Amino acid sequence: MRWENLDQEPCSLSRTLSVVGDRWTLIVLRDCFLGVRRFDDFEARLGVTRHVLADRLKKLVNAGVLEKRPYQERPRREEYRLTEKGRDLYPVILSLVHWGDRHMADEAGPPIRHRHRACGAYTRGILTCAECGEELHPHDVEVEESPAWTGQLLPPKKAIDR
Amino acid sequence: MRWENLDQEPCSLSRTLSVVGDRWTLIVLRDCFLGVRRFDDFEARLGVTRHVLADRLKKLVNAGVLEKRPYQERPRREEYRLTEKGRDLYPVILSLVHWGDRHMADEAGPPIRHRHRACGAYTRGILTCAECGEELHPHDVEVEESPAWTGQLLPPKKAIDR
DNA sequence: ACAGGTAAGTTCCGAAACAGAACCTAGGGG
DNA sequence: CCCCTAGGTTCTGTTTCGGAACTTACCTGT
Repeated sequence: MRWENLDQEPCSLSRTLSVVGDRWTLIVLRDCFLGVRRFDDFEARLGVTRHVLADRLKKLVNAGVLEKRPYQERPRREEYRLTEKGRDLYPVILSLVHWGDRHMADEAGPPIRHRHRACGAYTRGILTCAECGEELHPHDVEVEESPAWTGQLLPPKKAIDR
Repeated sequence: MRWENLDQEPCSLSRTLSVVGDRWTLIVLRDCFLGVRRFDDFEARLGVTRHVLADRLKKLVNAGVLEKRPYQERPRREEYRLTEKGRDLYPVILSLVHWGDRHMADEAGPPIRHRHRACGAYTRGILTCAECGEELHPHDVEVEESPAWTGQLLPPKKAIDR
């Protein structure tokens, strides 16, 4: 399979990665959540080449994750802002950050702390069940085909049974 | 900057992506959480070339996310299993899946449902504050440099202020 | 009028990564 | 002896990436 067909797969994870699974894309989005909006600011902070940055921004705009908005005319300049679809990626970003905090930090510890305004505490995000509020762990969650897709998905059962 | 130096960056997200930010790596991990353990099963389900699959599995083992375990001798065969470090990526996977369910599904809806054994409901994971239990949104979270890193991080302030 | 600066890209080239297919290794089964 | 299985490695051509220079369309100062 080629990477460019990933958005056709019957798998929400593959489809998500067809948008944000490229090299640099999630790092661009990290900076969006930090308030960066302009081309040259992205470039200065990211260390990515202008070529790749232009490509990633264009793809994110086409995917509806960012939108381009003029902030001045003559000369026309535009900035990039998260759409609601983009802001919905926040749990993804925060989960990735938290894993890095826990498993990839060096002696100095994680570089960034997150304070939750509502309760005032330094916090981390945890994944909880939208129905009962308990924390979700892999073995508490049973995966099943949704009825509309029955029989069209590749079952991993052979692998699980043995 | 080159992609290979990403694990040195003072940013937990970059460091996480140095492990799982490659093309295909998160899709390999999706299958790990579905119970797939063997080389040929990954290949059949993923549609990735054997070359790339071998490379990703090796990198994940080196990163401590998967471990290789013999399941028979003569001929020796080994399977890949998630370590605890790997299982800690569950929130990342589930957040990506949920975003795809919401924003990338077609008319048939999302292909997979998740049932939470503890409460019996079909559920989704939401990101909540580990301290107060409220759902976390981008604007409720204030980012600050941790004391050990003060002054060593690139501030996005110029971008935020204007 | 002209030099230099700014913001947001685009173009060009060599290096690295990827896709597809064939090949290899160490055994087992008929 | 031939074919099969599991888990890879090698080979070849196409894409994508990294680094640097160039472009466009204005603005500012002299």
